[in-house]
Amino acid sequence: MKQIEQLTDSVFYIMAALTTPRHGYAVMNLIEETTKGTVSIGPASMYTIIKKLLQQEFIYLYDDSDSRRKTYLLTEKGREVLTEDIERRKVMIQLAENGLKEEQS
Amino acid sequence: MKQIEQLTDSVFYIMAALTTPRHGYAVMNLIEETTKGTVSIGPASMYTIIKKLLQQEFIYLYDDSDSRRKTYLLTEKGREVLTEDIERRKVMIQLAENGLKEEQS
DNA sequence: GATTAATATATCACTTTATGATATATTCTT
DNA sequence: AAGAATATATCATAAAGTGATATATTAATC
Repeated sequence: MKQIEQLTDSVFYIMAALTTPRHGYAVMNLIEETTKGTVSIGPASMYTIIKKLLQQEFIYLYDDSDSRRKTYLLTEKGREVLTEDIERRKVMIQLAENGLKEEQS
Repeated sequence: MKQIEQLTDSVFYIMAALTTPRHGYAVMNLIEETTKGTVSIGPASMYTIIKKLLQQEFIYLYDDSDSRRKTYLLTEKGREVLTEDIERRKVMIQLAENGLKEEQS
């Protein structure tokens, strides 16, 4: 799959969490909670993805005054990309639901 | 990301297309069309994923009487997995939209 | 105030997933 | 029968994701 900014599920979850300033560990916990444990992103994935999102400027270092926590937040660009990806995902769901409901004789 | 049957975007698109009997090439074209070219899955991804979906029994070989086309269709199990993944995806979108709309002061 | 548990970030080595390029065969068109 | 379109397939590589582990800081408990 290619073209345009296509977010993977993991990246999408993390960006959705970073609509509010949060540090990595909190994001991990939040995802675990909000999905009732069905989705869990471990530290390796978490910090790998954060690093990449910083490079892409989809998030920025919001606060690192605390010696151990680094909080991040979506940039405006990040918000736009996330918004676009929501639309793409709505279309995907629509396609799948239409397919499923057409009873095959 | 782990646990339960989590479909990747590419797999989701392909399974959504196979709610109707179709052959690989047709699936590729359908995805390209329905997403207006924003998403395209090439042959390497297509046939790699089809092979895996067969192994997992999410799809089955529906018809291969035509010497060049092999049509596939979701199994009941495949329909269930797709249905569950739709729900997961709806929740993801909800999370992201809630996050975005809470205006941060 | 030392020890343990919890919080938090980070990386390494490996696996899984995705894909560009390419090959091959069949059918359709002219 | 030559060329274009259709269709499937694989190889070698790249990209993405992750289990295990390491390390440091702070909080809790004794």
